[in-house]
Amino acid sequence: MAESRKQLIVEAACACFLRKGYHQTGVRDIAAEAGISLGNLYNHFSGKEAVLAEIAALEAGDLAPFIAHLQAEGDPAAALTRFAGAYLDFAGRPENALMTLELVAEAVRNPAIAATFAGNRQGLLAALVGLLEQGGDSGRLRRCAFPAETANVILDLVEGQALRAVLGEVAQTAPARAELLDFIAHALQVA
Amino acid sequence: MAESRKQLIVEAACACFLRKGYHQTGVRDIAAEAGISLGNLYNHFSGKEAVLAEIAALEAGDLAPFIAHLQAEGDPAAALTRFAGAYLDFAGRPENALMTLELVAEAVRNPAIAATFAGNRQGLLAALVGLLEQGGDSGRLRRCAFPAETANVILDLVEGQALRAVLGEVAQTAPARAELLDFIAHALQVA
Amino acid sequence: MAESRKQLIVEAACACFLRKGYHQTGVRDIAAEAGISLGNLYNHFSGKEAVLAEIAALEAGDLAPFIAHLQAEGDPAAALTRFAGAYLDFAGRPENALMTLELVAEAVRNPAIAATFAGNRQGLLAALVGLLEQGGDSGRLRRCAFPAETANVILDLVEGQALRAVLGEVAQTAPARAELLDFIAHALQVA
Amino acid sequence: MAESRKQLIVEAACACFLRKGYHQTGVRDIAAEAGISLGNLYNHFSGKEAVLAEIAALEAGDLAPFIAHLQAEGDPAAALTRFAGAYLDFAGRPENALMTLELVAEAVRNPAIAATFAGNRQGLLAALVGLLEQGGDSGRLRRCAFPAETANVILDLVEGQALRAVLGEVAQTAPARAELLDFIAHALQVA
DNA sequence: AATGAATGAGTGTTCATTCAT
DNA sequence: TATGAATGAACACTCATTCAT
Repeated sequence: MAESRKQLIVEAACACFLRKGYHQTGVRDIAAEAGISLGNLYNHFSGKEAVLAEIAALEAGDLAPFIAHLQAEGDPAAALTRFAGAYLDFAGRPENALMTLELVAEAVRNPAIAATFAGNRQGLLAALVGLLEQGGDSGRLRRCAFPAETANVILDLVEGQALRAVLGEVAQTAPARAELLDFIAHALQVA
Repeated sequence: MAESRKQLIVEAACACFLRKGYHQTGVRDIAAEAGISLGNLYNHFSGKEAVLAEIAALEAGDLAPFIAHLQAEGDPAAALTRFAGAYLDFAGRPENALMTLELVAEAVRNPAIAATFAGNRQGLLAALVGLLEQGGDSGRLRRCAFPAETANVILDLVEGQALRAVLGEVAQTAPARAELLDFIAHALQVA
Repeated sequence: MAESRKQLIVEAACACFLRKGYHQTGVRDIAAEAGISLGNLYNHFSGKEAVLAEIAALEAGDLAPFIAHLQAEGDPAAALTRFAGAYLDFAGRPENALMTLELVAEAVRNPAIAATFAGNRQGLLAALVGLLEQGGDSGRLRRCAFPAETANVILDLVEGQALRAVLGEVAQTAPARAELLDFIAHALQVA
Repeated sequence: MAESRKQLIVEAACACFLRKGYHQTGVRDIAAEAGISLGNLYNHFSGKEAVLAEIAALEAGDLAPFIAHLQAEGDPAAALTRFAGAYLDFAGRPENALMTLELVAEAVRNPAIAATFAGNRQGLLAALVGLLEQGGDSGRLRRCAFPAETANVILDLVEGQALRAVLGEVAQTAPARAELLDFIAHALQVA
């Protein structure tokens, strides 16, 4: 019940933030979108910022499947390509790409958001590092000197293309997607 | 003279935007930082958004040296690595990384900013594509199916790490930098 | 039971009003201080104003002992000095001085509070007038032309110094107290 | 010019504070009363509190004549009575009595107001102490052990009656006034 | 080119109170 | 009696922009 109320507000806020941006969205916009009164919003959240923080926190749940994916058995190289493709699909959905951008921009000056955001990414990163190391150990992937940084680089690649796709800088998605996966594969393949 | 006034305002605005963010900065803040009166700012810019647009436009100038760099003669593989390193240095400076983030976030809902921003990147991209094709032709770099996308991917990589460095997600910069350049080198080296 | 609930709320309200002032105190503050729910407060009082009215009404009880004191037998001059001292002790307690100030300020625009407040004072005043007249009749005190006004003046004196003591405008209390009692004694002594 | 704008706002604020009380007055009320826009008020004052602070500061000017009065030559006893009467006339004007009450109530929790208020009173107090000491030296007034406290007591008396007159607790003003002056005279006359 | 007073819509937030449970 | 979600008007204050000087 109470949970559903918060969820309702969070979903309304997401819609608003995506449509107008965090700073351009008023608390009134969120309340109206949620169909509740302005004052009532404050019975569920301490303020506008708390709503954004909740959104950031909820991202962790969305990332969990990918982490599970990365930890599954199988050929590391194939797993890496599969992950990159799946994560690209996820991150490339406009609502995800734009909300991530909104959160990163806010994280710059909001330590709470930054911490939540970093925490979310950390889980994904750790799983990816695990895969890279396993791949290096088994000789199926090039051994990286700094797997942690390589993992970050892979996420950057995927998220970067995802964002560009949404911003309209990438015309045809299919070739771009193929090129990206190819790039990663070549970068990590054994010589 | 008039130009120097505009420049003064632009610099003040940059300082404000970096310190507080675009939306959190008031026109009053910019005028105060520039040491001019509020009303006078409107004699030089049509409004707050025009100041940001000018900042976006001025970025083109900063990118020109890198374009020249990319077009210079020499071994494409070495040129690519050199470019990546130099561009990482540039993009990794806090003022550049944060301003780029600010501009990207604004570009999402501001077509004028988006167009300027895309134009700036296009120059860099074209030069990078030229290098990739030249490398492919000469057999010094792996031939990519879609060089345009590969070029984008390289810029994403560099800019992504640059941003992470500023956000504090990258502890030691030197190994991260090495890993990044290595990643690019492996991704594009001939098999 | 019900009475104790009201009392609990009144005490919580007093604490809040003294700490933050009447207008700066929210009904939520009172409920929280009382440890009850917001809605439940309205089962016991019709609103915030009614709580203040109750506080004003309860002041009458605090004043009763002084009235009794004034009506006791004995030398009027000594009784007057004794009363002034005792009343100064009472009125000088921070909670009393500040609550009186809060009530007076509110009484200006709230007839109900004004009436209650005046009623409380009236009892004290009448007793004091009785003492002055008795003192005048017996020749132990100077006969005043308008004992009612003189009584008011005496109360003003005591309450004024009490308030000043709380506001920190009176450094040492003991000499101030002596001076005040002396002042009253001289003003009313037979020539 | 600018001064007249501030003055206009101060006068509007006075009218509002007297009519509705400080906390019940909104900044919009003040702006409307002054006939200016809401935002413009903030070009002249940093906020609502600053307006009240200015009002408190301006009180000093109103008190100056009384200080001059007290420092004039002549019989101390007569001067004292004359001062008390004149100050009673001043303090008894509704706008003065009510604004003083408003300021005292606010001073309890606002150190800035408290300091200004105390400063204003200090000037009056010092002059009054001077008169009492001069009266004591010349044998025209009873010598007080603590003239500073006696001076406070006299001001309390006058201000107390002034406030009561405004609150309607004093029916006929003339006898009350006479009684008050008589009270002071007796309290300080030589035995 | 320069000033800063002027505007009023807009901001996030708190308010006293009601009401279904 | 008790709860706390719900309401929307009210709050002090900031905003980008205009304009007379």
